[in-house]
Amino acid sequence: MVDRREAERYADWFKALADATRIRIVTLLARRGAALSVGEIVAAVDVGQSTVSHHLKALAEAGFVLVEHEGAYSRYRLNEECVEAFPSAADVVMGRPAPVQAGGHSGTGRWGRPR
Amino acid sequence: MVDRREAERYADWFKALADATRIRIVTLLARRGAALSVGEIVAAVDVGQSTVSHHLKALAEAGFVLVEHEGAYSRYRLNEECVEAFPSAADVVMGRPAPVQAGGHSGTGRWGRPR
DNA sequence: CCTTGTCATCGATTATCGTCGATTACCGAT
DNA sequence: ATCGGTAATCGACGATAATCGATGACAAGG
Repeated sequence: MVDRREAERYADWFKALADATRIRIVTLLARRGAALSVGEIVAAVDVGQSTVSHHLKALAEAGFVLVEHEGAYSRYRLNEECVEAFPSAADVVMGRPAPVQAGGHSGTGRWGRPR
Repeated sequence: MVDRREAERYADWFKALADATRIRIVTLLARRGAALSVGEIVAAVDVGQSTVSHHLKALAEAGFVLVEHEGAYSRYRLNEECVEAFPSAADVVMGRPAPVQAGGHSGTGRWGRPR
């Protein structure tokens, strides 16, 4: 079995996606393949601006999205590292060996530092 | 982007694993590769029996584990269908096409009916 | 400087969730 | 029928989280 600390790391990642609005935000960013402003995201999901900002902060802390500030705008985009790493985490939880990624820097990094 | 209903389905699956104790239970069942009684699981995690029972119910409703009642015992085991299906769900959320499983019955089934 | 637009933060509300202890239900054996 | 072991349910408590509205912070233009 996985120890307590590692289990909490996985739980934090799944917790960040344990909400329909967050799932929609992540898939939106994934399918656009580009950085989107908060306003564009608000227009795509059916919750208020402050709520979207709250979710984006949580997703950023979990490492799923990256921010860049351009003038008055904040552009969020999917962290490409987690596109491979997150399904691999799902593999590990399901008892499957995490597949070694081809050219990747495997090992310590996970995909950016949570928290 | 994924629609509201589909996002809630994914969120339900991730929600079931958004807890360290649940992660530990699932990885325990995965690595043992066999059905375990509630007592054995309680002995492996550091929470009470009623809490474990509560978690097992949630995991069963999400489709991650299966139950079989043998006399006074209840044996829980990992639902093998979700070993492939869950990481595929992670792929979809990350914008990657879900890999077609080799000999599998792909299509409608998901992996057992949630709820 | 003032206004407009963009986003983050704050406070409050409401709902959900993890955990526990106690109780209940069920099985098997004495 | 009673008893000991196993597991599910119940009720309560505290913590966490999603959402909203309002406010605050900051940039760009007039």
